[in-house]
Amino acid sequence: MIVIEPTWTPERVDQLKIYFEAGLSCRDIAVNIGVSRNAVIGKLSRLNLMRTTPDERRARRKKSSAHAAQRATAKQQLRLLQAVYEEEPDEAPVVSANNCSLFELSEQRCRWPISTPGADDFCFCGNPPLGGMPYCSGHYRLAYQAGSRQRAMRG
DNA sequence: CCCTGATTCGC
DNA sequence: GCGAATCAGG
Repeated sequence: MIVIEPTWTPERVDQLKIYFEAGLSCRDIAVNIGVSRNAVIGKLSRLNLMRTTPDERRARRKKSSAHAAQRATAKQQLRLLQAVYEEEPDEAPVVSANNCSLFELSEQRCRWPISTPGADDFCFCGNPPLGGMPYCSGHYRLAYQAGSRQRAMRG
């Protein structure tokens, strides 16, 4: 009984190539073979079987991470907010007691508009934003992607 | 917010 | 060589 799995066996590599040539995504290949997606990608990359041309992948990181001076990109801020939101058990504080007017807005005020512009009670959220974002954690996902994902999951 | 692809890096 | 971590783009 072969209890051990010596990582990439010739059989697995064969299936890897078959699925790859079949046009399956790396995730599909990974689940079919029974390994992680990165394992498939890593193997493909190692075997020089990438679908993309070297010219395309050049667009990725060209410099090594020696600098490590990762500038605060929107992507990282997004991840930060995702992590923060993961630890947020309660509902988003969409309502706040410290609403402010247009003139009271600052870098430390969530710029989410309350009510409709022009209304007598029009004001802004005023909650403390996160990660240098103009919105607070609650209004962030409302402004960015308020559950706008209806992707048809394939089994 | 979730998914996929591609690179980097420690083991 | 392997693959998790990570980054970049959609």
